Amino acid sequence: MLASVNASKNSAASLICTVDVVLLTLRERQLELLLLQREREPFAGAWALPGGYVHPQEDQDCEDAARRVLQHKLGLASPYLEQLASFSGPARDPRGWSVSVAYVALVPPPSGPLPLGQWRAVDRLPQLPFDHGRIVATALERVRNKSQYSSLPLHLCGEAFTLPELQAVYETLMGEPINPVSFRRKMDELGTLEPIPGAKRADGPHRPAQLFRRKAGREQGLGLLGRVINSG
Amino acid sequence: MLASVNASKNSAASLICTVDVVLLTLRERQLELLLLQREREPFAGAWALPGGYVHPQEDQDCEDAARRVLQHKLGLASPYLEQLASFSGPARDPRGWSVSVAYVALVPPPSGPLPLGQWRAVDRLPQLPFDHGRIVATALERVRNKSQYSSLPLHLCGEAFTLPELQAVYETLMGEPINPVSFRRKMDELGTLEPIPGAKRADGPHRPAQLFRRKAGREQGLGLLGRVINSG
DNA sequence: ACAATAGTGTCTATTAGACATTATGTG
DNA sequence: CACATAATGTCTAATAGACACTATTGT
Repeated sequence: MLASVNASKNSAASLICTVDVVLLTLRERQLELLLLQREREPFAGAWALPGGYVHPQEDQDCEDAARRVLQHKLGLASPYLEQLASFSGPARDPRGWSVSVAYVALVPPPSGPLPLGQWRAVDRLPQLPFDHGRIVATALERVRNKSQYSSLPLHLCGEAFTLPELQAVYETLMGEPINPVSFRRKMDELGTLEPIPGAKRADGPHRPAQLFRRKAGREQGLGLLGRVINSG
Repeated sequence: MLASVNASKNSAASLICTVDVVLLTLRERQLELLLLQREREPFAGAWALPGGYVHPQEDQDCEDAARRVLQHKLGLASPYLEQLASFSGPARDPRGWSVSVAYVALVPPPSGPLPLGQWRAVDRLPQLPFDHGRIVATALERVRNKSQYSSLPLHLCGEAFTLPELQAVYETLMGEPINPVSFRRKMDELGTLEPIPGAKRADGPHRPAQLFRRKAGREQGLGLLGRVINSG
């Protein structure tokens, strides 16, 4: 095509373009991320972020490539996915100068164990190949920061959840306890949640909690707060 | 090299990788961005964002490429620069499937007119080629949002500035008036500014304002606020 | 009935905005 | 000295946190 003609003379010809996904979930008050064992060189056998080459023939854009990776390698259909940042340079991949467009994906705690891959607590990760350590650090910073003023953590919950459960999610992400009265006020302010009529969840010998869900039409995207959620 | 061998069989061989920079400044309470007239096809002659191919031989990463573009095409040495996002797909560039890593750069209002390029008010832009319109929209959203809780707007001011001047910058970015008492409290809270002893600036028949500068060691990076700046 | 957590009402503390007052330059 | 804007003090309003109290389940 046209591309190679112009590109080659500008030294843009041989350059690797990949996507990497930091897939996060939250189980038992622990943030976990999914690692896959690499099948090929470089770093064959090492545990790394799910990722792969962009396929210009089939992908409409890099996000598409990230979704394809999640679908084909993990069977995940439509998780929450947002672009994180791009990482580039001559040394991050031993195959040569590369650009990786990194994404963050959030899923509710999987019921069964995934066929492939391994969930690892984010604060007990092995050494990661490439610059995946840096990508993960950037992702955690983003997710923790965005938890302060948005409904992002909702995407770590299933369809239905109680407010105490959701508060625990926020607390885990922010690393600090939240005042429950204030938390309820904030969730109300978000305007994203509605109680499921009649549905409650009990998890012990005490009053059961009201179940909530995202309001219709607010499943995607994020609700935003005018002010941050304060700890305390 | 190694790259092309592995890359080609994964259909990652012919893919265009560029950087684009949304270079912003603020003059007379107007946010302006720099457009360059394209010298080559595609869209030769059109006004577009400064940008260019990534040069794997010389660039250490995409940020480096963006700095090179600013330096070579505009003579800008070390403006504030942050990665915005990547834009990709088969149709955004007629040469073929492409990834552009976009950056936002902020500079104080240039004293002389730049030799090349044209400053345009961001709310009166021409139709832009490629997906530059979308990139600009994303950049403006980012800059406006970050102005609410960080010292980002400082990078649109020169070395020395008064608090009323800085407040005007914030107000232009946020599009709303700010309470001056509250603004001073916030700037104090940022901890990034210090008064320049004895230096004042008068711009009329009235009390002159104290000049401030960034504290030593805080020229780079951003100060962050615990809460947003409210309008009013 | 009791234990335990859900959920609410309300008081106090903190933070933000309004407004008055003082400060300090120019014409 | 009048005027205009800078800068600050202080009162009021809005928002957040603490804490007590009521609600509702399982055992």
